[in-house]
Amino acid sequence: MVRVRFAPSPTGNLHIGGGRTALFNWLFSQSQGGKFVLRIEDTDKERSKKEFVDEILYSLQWLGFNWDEIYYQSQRFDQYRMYADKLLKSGLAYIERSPEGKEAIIYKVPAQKIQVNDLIRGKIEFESSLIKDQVLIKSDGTPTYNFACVIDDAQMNITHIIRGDDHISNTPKQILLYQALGFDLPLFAHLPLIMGVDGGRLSKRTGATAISDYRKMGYLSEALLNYLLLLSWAPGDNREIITVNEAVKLFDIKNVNKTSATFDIKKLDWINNQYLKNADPEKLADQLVPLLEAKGYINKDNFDRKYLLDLVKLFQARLPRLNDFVDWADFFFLEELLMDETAVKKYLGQDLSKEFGLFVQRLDNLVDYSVINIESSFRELVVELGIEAKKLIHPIRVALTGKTIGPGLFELIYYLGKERSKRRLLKWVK
RNA sequence: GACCCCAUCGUCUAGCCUGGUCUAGGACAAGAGCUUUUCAAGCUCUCGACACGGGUUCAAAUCCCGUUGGGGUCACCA
Repeated sequence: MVRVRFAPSPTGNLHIGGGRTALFNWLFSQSQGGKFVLRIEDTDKERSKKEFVDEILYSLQWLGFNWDEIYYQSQRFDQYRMYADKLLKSGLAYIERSPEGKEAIIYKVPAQKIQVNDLIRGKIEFESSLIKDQVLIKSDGTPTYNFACVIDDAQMNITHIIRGDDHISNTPKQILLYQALGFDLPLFAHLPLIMGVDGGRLSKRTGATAISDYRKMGYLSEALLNYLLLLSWAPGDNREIITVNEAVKLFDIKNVNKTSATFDIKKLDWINNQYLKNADPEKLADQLVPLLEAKGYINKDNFDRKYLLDLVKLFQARLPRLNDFVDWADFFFLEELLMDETAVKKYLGQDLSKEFGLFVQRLDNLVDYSVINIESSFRELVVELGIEAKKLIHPIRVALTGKTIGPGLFELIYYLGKERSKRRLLKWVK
């Protein structure tokens, strides 16, 4: 039975790298019909925070990873102590007293060659004489990372340890402990790291790092997962859009790349748009409601949901991030438009009183106010005036929305409604 | 610095294991154009890479060695 674990430390939010590690662990466990164990590594009492635990759990759920078991290292201190004593008794560890009289338990590292057979990288060799003696239990009584990690992985019967590249150098230290304690060795797989655009580690300097930041920016979890998937693995048939569930069927850990990848938000935007255009408008509307309410655009207890759904459908194919809807569609909610000044200068600098006036008249005369009728009445007007359609379309768009870009004009006029459209156009009629 | 990992377009990658089908394929980005209406959507096209040097071989992006470059780790942090 395959058992993997994801072991975050609650000293911060779940970040992109952590989410990616969780993804590959989850993917592997699903593809093998195994179990996905979550272990909270909260041995550092100073830095570990309950709020981070909550945040991590929430983000994992948002990504869609459900764990089969969950453990907290802070509740297992007796285990670490017990095994440390065992090593002490067998003479493989010794006690070191600090000047203040506090005792730490140290593992005496034997000189030997250590070989790791990494599932992704192949053989990696280390010389343990280069590793200094390892602290097992710190003088404050808490276990060190490598020690707690080994005991937990062994006791929780973890079969495959899938983690970031940055742990490669911990691996020989841990293997030594497995041997000292007589535990069976798990299999290791080290994932390449995700880098920031500056080539270094992904940091806040080079962009958002927390999974929750991406959620708040309006990325769909499916899109983020799809992107993360592509960062070190490929389905192999030039496919870019693939859900995690489809990936489960094709996934083989041997095909994971060895090279570190740069996080490119432009591609994430593109993938997000791909998902957005096929997303259920109902779900998008649900996510939009709190954002629109925060802007004061709607009252969540009293708004026209059917209308919002229409607007979502109008925009969803062109949004890179769901949250862009709030700004891009603001003119549907604002009475006082936010005008793009350069657009006003460019398209409304001339007097269009006659043209706008005539169009308002035509809109007014429409008995059936439909997209088709709006368009044909506009086309007729343009022919009558003997001008190019676009000479009038752009100014009208700016007058109605304050912007030069957006959905098709006639749909805009339809969804804006006759009265609002007339009012906005009349503002420019002298 | 020591140890370890890595090396295909600007970015993500396919190909590498099992050398020839690779004048290296796709996607994002960028640039150009099309779309009797914008673009941030759609369509078309263009630009653009096997880090370098040695080997092995009839043949190397693919195998081996070295160099260079990048990254990671060297805590009583995880």
